[in-house]
Amino acid sequence: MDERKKRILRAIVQDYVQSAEPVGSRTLAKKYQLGISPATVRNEMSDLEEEGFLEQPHTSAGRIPSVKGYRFYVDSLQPGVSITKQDAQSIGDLWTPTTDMGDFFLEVAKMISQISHNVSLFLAPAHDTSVIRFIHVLPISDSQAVMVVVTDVGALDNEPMHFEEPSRDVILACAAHFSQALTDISIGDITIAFLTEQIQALEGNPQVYEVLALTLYRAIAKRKLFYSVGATQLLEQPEFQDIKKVQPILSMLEQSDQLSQLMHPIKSDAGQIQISIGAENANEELKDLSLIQASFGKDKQAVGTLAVLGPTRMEYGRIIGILTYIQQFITGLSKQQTKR
Amino acid sequence: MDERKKRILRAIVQDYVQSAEPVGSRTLAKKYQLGISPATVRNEMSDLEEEGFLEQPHTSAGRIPSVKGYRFYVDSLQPGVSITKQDAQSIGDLWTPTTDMGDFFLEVAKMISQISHNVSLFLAPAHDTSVIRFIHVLPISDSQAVMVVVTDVGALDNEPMHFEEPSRDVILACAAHFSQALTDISIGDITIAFLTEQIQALEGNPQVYEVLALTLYRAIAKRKLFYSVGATQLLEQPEFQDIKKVQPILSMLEQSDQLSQLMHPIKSDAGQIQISIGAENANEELKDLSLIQASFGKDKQAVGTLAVLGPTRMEYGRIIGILTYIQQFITGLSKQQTKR
DNA sequence: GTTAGCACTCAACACTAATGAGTGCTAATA
DNA sequence: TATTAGCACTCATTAGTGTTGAGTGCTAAC
Repeated sequence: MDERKKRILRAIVQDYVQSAEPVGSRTLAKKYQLGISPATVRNEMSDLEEEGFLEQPHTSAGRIPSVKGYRFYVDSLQPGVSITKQDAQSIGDLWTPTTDMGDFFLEVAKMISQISHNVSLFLAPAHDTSVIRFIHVLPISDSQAVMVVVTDVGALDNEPMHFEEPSRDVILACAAHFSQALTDISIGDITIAFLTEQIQALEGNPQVYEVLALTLYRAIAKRKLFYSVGATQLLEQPEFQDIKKVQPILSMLEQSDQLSQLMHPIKSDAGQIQISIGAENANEELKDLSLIQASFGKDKQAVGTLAVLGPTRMEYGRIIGILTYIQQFITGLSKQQTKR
Repeated sequence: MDERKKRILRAIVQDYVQSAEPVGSRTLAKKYQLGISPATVRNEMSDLEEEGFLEQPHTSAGRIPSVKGYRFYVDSLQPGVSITKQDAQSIGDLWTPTTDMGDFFLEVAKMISQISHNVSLFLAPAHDTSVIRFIHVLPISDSQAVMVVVTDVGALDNEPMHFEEPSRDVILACAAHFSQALTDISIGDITIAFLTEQIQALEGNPQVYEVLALTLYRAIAKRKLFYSVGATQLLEQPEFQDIKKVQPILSMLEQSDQLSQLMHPIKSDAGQIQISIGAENANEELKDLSLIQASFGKDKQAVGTLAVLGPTRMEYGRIIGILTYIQQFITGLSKQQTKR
């Protein structure tokens, strides 16, 4: 593809991203000072359409970028990724030394969503590979207790449990055995079948073990891995003025399981940013949306994956810039901490 | 108001709730076999409008109930509140003896939202009155630990913390003092100022106490009190086909703080069901919506408040029926358990 | 007090230009 | 040979214009 075609395609993508209206030859030639007449632009556009970079909503309309067009833009035409001072500032402001990482990401997600009118998604690192360090049972009353599961990367949420008969001593003794049996087991390996097998081998009150096993299972199932922020921002986008178009997307966002699977496959090569545009997403519902995702690590440990979901007509450069900046920011934090 | 007017008003509300179209005199006379001619119905409707029970979208349209009309219907015209077998069944199916109360409410909320195309809201009881039983610190590594706060009604979520220097023994000793100092303090009384004061009086490493205090404060601030389910269901409602109308509502649902305040004022007189219709809600955003809320208790202890939010044109009877049924259901559970 | 009859209102719908942004093609031009 | 001016053509969008039909209010008769 020659230089002129590239310039035209770049201009079309940028104009369309900004205006959401199909771009015509006259506007293009004038606004972007291409130094050629609209007629020439038309010829070039016709070529670009033939090659699949552009699409025409109907005969007498301007052109809009196709998925292939966006892809080419993102891969080859993008001006150097940078971040505006304002955006950087907004992010910096969200961080104070006492901020919890999770909260920080929530705030960042909110911010991105707001400034870009897209949805932000966050996926905590899959704990499946994390390993049980120990399991602690804290009695609250004669019949109640709380289970705390500590793994190598932190702790799962508390899970309450309820015992019928046995004394506190019996329960604590069983809990100790239980904990020992499961130490160093990775979370991903824990199934009902596995637990059943394990507790059969243990000495003590089987009923207590059953409660313990069920509680552990509940605790694992429960940990919250995923959230999405700013779904309503999509309603600001001109392409989603029609309820029929937004509805399935919003419904999907409510059922987080589907979406979190989309993000799951990322192998956290921190520094990498993955972009899937429109139909490139396997999921049919996402055919008009693009997903940009980045994974973050601190002290060589995954902190999570942040993604931005919006219409294919998206400010790729800006979002990529912001995500890259956050990656550097977190790496920076990590270094700072080790230095101290 | 005479009997005939009541019958007419009741018919109008029921028809409008079902069809979402203004109700005309002819339809009314025919469909509800009032035994009088459309002309007479018109006269009565005219009276009802004058008295403020009905409204007319425009001159040549049928009538729709006003807020006052709905209010009168709910208070005086409602046929005996009952629940269909199907609805009761659906609820019963969600409960198994091992179900966690919180999960149960989440499932119930989902169900109600789905069958009624409204939003369900859930507010966990304010823990402000609950009292700290003890605080346990579990060391994970030399620099990390997890705090578990146990109250009289259960436990707050774990909160991780990070220490710089002191040894495990020092930390545990401090934690023990800290726990003792705060035992029997109610959650609502804990402020930064209060904590600062408390830890100053304690012997040991002040830095450790500071971390402990901050962590406790985080844990308290974090507990999730409120969620809403099924926001997208509103998009099914004919009155919300226009993006402009839904958008502010959906945004509001995303910012849960505002809404949870609306629900807060309920003093859990279990058995009572509160209904606020349209403009009766103080909040301007809710002028086209009605809120039906019910509080639940088990073993004389509040379990939470469930609410249904939807257009004023709402199946009041059905929702009230369902909520009443759930109240009975939970009371039933509670009795069953004490018997055992 | 009730009802039939009739004139009137008004949203919704279908139909018909008129407009204008945009294209593709052709022939002239540098 | 690449570029461009010119022109016919397309088609979504908008405004304007009946037409329809559901519904009302009023009056006079029952």
